[in-house]
Amino acid sequence: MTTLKDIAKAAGVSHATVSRVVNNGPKVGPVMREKIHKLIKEMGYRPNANARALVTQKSTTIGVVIPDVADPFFATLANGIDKVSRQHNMQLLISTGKLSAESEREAINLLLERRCETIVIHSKKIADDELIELFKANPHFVLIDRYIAEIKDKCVWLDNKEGGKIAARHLLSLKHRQLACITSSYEIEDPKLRLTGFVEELAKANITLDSQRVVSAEPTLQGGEIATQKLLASGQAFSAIFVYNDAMAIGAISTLEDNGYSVPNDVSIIGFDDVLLARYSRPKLTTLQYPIDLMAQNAAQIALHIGHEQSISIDTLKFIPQLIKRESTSTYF
Amino acid sequence: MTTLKDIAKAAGVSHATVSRVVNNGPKVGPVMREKIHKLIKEMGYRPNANARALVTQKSTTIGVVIPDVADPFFATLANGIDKVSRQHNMQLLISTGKLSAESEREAINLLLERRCETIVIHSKKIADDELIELFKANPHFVLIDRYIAEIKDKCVWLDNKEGGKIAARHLLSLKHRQLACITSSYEIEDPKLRLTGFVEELAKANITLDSQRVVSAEPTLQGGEIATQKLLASGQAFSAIFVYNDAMAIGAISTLEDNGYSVPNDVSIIGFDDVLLARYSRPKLTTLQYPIDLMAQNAAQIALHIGHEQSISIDTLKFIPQLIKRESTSTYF
DNA sequence: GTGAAAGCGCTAACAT
DNA sequence: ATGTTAGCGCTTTCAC
Repeated sequence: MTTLKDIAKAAGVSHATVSRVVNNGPKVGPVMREKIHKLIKEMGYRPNANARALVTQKSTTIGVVIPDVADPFFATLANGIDKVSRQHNMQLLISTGKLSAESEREAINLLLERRCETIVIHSKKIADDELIELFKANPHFVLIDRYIAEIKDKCVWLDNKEGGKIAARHLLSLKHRQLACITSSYEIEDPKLRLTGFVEELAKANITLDSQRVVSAEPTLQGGEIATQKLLASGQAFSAIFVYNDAMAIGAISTLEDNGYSVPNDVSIIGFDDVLLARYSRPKLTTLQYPIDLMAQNAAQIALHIGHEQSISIDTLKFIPQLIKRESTSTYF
Repeated sequence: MTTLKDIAKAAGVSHATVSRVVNNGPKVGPVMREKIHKLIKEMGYRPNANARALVTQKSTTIGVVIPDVADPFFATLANGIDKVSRQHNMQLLISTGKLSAESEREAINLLLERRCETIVIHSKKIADDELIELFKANPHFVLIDRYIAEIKDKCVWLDNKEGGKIAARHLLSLKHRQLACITSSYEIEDPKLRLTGFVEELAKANITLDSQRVVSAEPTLQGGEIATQKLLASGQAFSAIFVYNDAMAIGAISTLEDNGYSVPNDVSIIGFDDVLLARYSRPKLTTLQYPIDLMAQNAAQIALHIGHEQSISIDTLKFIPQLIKRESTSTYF
């Protein structure tokens, strides 16, 4: 690869001069500047980002830790970060940490070795304490989809509990009284919080959700099918189901219809996330919108600005899911 | 950040020795090795990947150029590359090149500046000639989803034309004779190739597809709806539609049913790609499988191995879409 | 088994 | 307006 020195030699100047024109620095004569530009083009010179990062002590890379690139939810998250990154001439370095503390740690470490000081982390498995320590040491870290009080000014999060409440209120307003819940079997906080919110709100209406009516499975389409089969097999009666996410909800609809139940005529279904799928499904899915794209953009902005002028108001860090009423829920008769 | 020198000072040795233990090099006494390991842990040392890349002249990064991270198709592509990358201890650097020659070029350049010699490129807009030149200069580049004869050993591609033929054969075998086609308005080769294959195969059965029966729109759900409306408005009769992709196909089904046509009873629909959506649409979508995950893994493998031992057989680089028969097509009566 | 020294490609302070 | 120099953090010969 062509280097600064090569260009310098060809131009008959020192490499410092070439560096100046590459960086649009001052103190270079217009003639020389022109000549060097020409040479750079001819010889196909590209600055070495590694060398640059080494000497300037800053990288033009923003790191992202997510469990999986293929999952539409995380893909959207990454895309949100990408959008604001390119505005700041930063590039995305994705490090996948498959839902285990060990691999999340590993993913962060790899990013740290790359010296990308700016990192947006989606971590569900690393313990609070460890994360707190990590964030104290790295001022440009931002945590997304998780709230830890001690570092709350670095957390961009969704109020899952409130989401559960909103779902409950919606179903109650449609006169449903026999409710069921399909939740995720993953050992993370989100399903618990959503369920808690749901149950609390039902309690206000004097409805208790007995444990027989709560089934769990993997948070996937297949998981939704399996969970629904379990629910059906249990013989419980229900007119509406609050489902952990859209993928499971669509699996649930599929199984329900295969068993002769019509959605929403016989059973109302409400999902969570509002992924693309929700709009494409038939019936179109009523769900709670998880504004992950917006949240990711927000997180990136905070990560890039922290330490700079702006002070961020905590209010902008907490997001509330919004009810998207479509076709999968209807009034109970 | 702690550096090699810091560790060296603390251990009372030269930084060369520390470097040796970090890299598991030979010629270090077991006592010293142990002591240094301890120090590394205590002081939280992480090697600087930039410095390393600079001196070794190789990066541990694999670059990916795709138009968009959020699109499920490209997310799956990226994920395929990620899978094999981590097996080789390489990390994903994603550079998004939004379907314009200029931004594709820019994306590649950014990767080049990072000195990631290994790059998998999805480019639809840069001209053949330019790509050929680029690939000659960079032996570790791999082109995905596009075939250029001059660099055919670097192309991992899908036979789109054959896909069109398979679709035609399927529809013909179901006795359909009045065919229509919904294609993409994007100025790339894929839609043309699919259409060409489709038309050629019909011609063998002495069926011509007049231009009135071919409508185009954006390759999205909404595009599918719009295209279908156009088709309906044209007053043409048809019993089956070959649709550019699954998203459009689902839009088409939606519009068809809204207009009182049942799928597949009145109209058969065949899509392309076999995205997750296809399995969960109602009716479940008959489609042509685009094995992008496999193709991406393949591409990554080739990119990482080229110049090494294995010589790749060209046969493994061409993929044929596979017919996935589901519920959206049926025999014409 | 360990150290000294050179150098990867670049930026930036200091000369001239 | 341009050159000289030092050094970022590391690997890697070559000496000892």
